[in-house]
Amino acid sequence: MKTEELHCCGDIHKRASLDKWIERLQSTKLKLTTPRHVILEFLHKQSHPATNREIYNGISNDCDLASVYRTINLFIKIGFVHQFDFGDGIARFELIEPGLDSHHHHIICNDCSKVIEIDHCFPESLTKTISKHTGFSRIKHKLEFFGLCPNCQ
Amino acid sequence: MKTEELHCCGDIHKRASLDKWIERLQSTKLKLTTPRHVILEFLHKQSHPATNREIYNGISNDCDLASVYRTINLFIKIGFVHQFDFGDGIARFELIEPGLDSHHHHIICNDCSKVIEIDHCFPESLTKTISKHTGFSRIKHKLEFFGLCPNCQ
DNA sequence: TGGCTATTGCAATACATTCGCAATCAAAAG
DNA sequence: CTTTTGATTGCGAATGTATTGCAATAGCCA
Ligand SMILES: [Mn+2]
Ligand SMILES: [Mn+2]
Ligand SMILES: [Zn+2]
Ligand SMILES: [Zn+2]
Repeated sequence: MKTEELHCCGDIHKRASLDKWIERLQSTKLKLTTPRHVILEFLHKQSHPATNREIYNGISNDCDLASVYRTINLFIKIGFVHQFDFGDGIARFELIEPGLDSHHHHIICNDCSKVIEIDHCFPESLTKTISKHTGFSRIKHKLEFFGLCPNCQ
Repeated sequence: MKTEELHCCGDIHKRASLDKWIERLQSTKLKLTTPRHVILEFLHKQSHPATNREIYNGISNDCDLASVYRTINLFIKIGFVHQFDFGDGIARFELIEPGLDSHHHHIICNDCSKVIEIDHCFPESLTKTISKHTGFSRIKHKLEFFGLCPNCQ
């Protein structure tokens, strides 16, 4: 019996190996430091977005909390990490494979905070309609779902 | 020439009169205090979500900032106000007419922060699909759009 | 290996939001 | 109208997340 049996969208988080991510980091001008290495390693293991404090707790002694914040902000800037907002005022972060196919959303249980990845997305056609109606271009969206998970209903 | 010419979704914010809102407040056990009155009045005038500080600045001298926070939280609890998140870590609030027809979203310009109301919503059928796939019930969504407004492209 | 510079640790800071508590006031009772 | 009373307020302090200044440190390259 696999521990993955509860996963619902296994393909979403298909990721390159950790080594691949480290290569990617080294292919920039940025230094491969211990904080960057351990944070990359930590994020690579996660299956859901993690807060800066969760990251810090998961790697403790290897890096200061302020450096977790700085490193995550850096990873966002170079496109390694996406930020998600689950409505509690605490930012959450996920390592995201380059390319649009890994864009996805989440559903969060209002009771127990269980998170499941969702591969359904806001329809492209509706986005085009919104673009026509508003005149906005380069439209992106932030979308998360909330409800009661099977265990909490 | 009307000043409303730039509005794109005029129907979304059709609202009861301020007096109606005050009646609604009085029909609860809650006291009609000056802070509650002026905040209701301020929110009633707005066409976009406002931050607690914007509310405070818009009514200054009539109410303490802490009481703005408390009043807004109260209004959320009794269903008068909805909270929106534009991704900058500052909560925004809008007076929302009871009933599902006033549920809506926004598009925010990444450059100048211009906000336009959007009446398109995440499709109900897809929500049902997500419910089947995940087992979650009572699913709600948070959805906001971001892009470049006509003036900023 | 040594030097240059990016990066880090640490503490201080910024900022949104909440809380404790005494003073106040809206609403009900007399 | 006056009194009573508990909800509500103002004020300051506290909380929690996130950022920043700066001296010390440590990758990376010559
Ligand atoms: Mn995810
Ligand atoms: Mn709105
Ligand atoms: Zn999407
Ligand atoms: Zn919607």
